[in-house]
This record gives sequence, C-alpha cells and structure tokens, in this order.
Amino acid sequence: MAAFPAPPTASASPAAEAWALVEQLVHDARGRMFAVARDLELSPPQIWALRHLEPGAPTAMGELASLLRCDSSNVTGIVDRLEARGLVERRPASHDRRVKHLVLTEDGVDLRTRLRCALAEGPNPFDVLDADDAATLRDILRKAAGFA
Amino acid sequence: MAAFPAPPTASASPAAEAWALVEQLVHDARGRMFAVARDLELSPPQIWALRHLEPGAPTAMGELASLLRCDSSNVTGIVDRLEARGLVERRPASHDRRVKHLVLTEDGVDLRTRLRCALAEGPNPFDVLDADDAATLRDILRKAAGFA
DNA sequence: TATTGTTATACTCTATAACTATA
DNA sequence: TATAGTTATAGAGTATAACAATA
Repeated sequence: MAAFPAPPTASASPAAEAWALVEQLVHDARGRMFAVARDLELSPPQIWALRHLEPGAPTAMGELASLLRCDSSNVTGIVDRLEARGLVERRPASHDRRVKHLVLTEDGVDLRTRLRCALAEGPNPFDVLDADDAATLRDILRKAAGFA
Repeated sequence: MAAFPAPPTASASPAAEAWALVEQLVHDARGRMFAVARDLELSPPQIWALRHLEPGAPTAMGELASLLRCDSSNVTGIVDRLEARGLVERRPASHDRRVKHLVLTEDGVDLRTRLRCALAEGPNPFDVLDADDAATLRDILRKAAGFA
C-alpha cells in the first residue's frame, strides 16, 4: 500500500527521518486533495491561493507569489481565473498605486469555507493512530509550526 | 514567518488538526525541494518519479502513473525526458509484451542517490524541536506510515 | 533608479479522447 | 472485448525577459 517499502532515511537524524516521512505521507495522500479540487473545480495553485487569502486581510499580488512560491508573472494568470469566477477582486492599494490588493468576494469566502471544511473533514493518514499518539503528534506539530 | 497566523483547524480532532499542520508545513517548505530540483535540473514530477523508481525494482509505466497520481499519458512525456537524459530505460516485460518496465540506469541510480541525500541533509522544519520531541515525532510518524 | 504588476515566450504538466499492439 | 502504452489536443502552471506605471 505504501509507496515506499521502508523508511527512506532510517539512518538519518530523527528530525530528518520525520521530515522525509511527512513528505512521503503528504505526497501519497494527494489523491484526497485532488478529489476536493476536482469537486470544487479548483486547480492546486488556486486551492493554495484561496487558503492563503484570508477574509479581511488584503494581499498584494507579489505577496501571494511569495506564499505560492512561484514567480509573480504566474500569479497574474491564477488570479485572472479566480477573478473571472467572481471569487476575488483586484483593488488598487491606497498607499502605493503600483500595488494591487486581492480581496475575497462573498462567493470567494463561501468557497474558501467549503474548501477548508472538505479538507479538514475527510479521512487522513493519522486516523490509524490511537488517541494518545494523535494528541501528542498534534502538540509536537504545533511547536514545529510555531504555534507553541 | 508562518503562512497562516493560527492553527487552521484547532477545533477539529487531533488527527485532523495534525494533518492540516503537516500539509501546511510541507507546503511552506517547498522552497527547499524546488532548490534541490533546480540544482539537479529536475522538475517536481521527475523528482517523484526518481524517488519511486527503486534500483532493482522494475516499474511499469502504469504503476508509475498510479504512484504519481496522474494519467498514464503524462508518464509518457515525463519518462521521455528522463530517458533522453539517460537516467532510465524502457524495457519490454517478458510476461506481457504490452507492458514496459522502467529501470534506472547507472546515471539514474547516481542521481537518485544525490537527490535523496540533498533532500535528507538540508535543514527542515523539525530542526526546531528538542531531541525528545523529534524522536517521539519520528516514532509516531513511522506508525502512521505503516512502518510500525 | 528601483519596484509592482503585466505581457510575451517557451516549456512542462495535466486530463480527455482516440489510437496501436497486445492479451 | 479489455488492457498497456502512445499520440493528439487543449488548458493550466512555470520561469525568464522585457515592458509600463509608479515610487
């Protein structure tokens, strides 16, 4: 079932092996994200754009490019398609007329909520863990993510 | 620094929140994988193809398509480019002449090793954890990945 | 001069559908 | 008939370079 027959980096440090394991788990579980994407008619970059665009927090084009880790020129097309569907709006920033702020529309906020619920609700690879392990895992991951 | 200001699903089950956290961590850390990819002149799908193609384990085209979670027609092009670089070979399978087995060349094995080292050696988000947490995390992730 | 966002270009990835050669 | 892999096609993602507007 697993894509790899043995831990890829069992001889590395615990942190390095743990990281290799999460990369593998996330990669192997992409099927669920693709299913959600297909259901909502969103491409993977569009999904991440929606996840990053928080209601009430205008985001500049270049800022979104950094979050998506792609060149600014790509964001033009990605946002074009989201805007064509009425999910986001481009607004000129008042402090600097070169900057364009992205703001979720009402439809955009709705779809973002549906997206987050769909991603949070489905089965995930950690469901096999017992309650203690799951809670311990969550606590350690919160630390790693900076949510002490 | 973090892309999200708060745990995305703090009200969900521990397993669901933990899963959301790893997805976020892996997404935020893609920069390192992209840097490795660029260094070795490999695209992301090519990276995953190399990670999946184990030396001594011939893999059919369709099998690789399943592992990459994409349509078989894509694998043709991805493998074309790997083969043009002399990293893999297509060999007719003896038991079924429709099937083509992918086998890493010597250069392919070398590059795969360099790739795995580069990915395992660099800094990762779990470096901030103390030794106990890192070891606990690794052990729980091994369970989740099926390496009890 | 430097920066923000866009456009132009070329390449890769992606799914769908039609095709071939096997089975 | 069904399956493995390819080809054809169209749409989307990606980086680079050049550009306009603004700072």
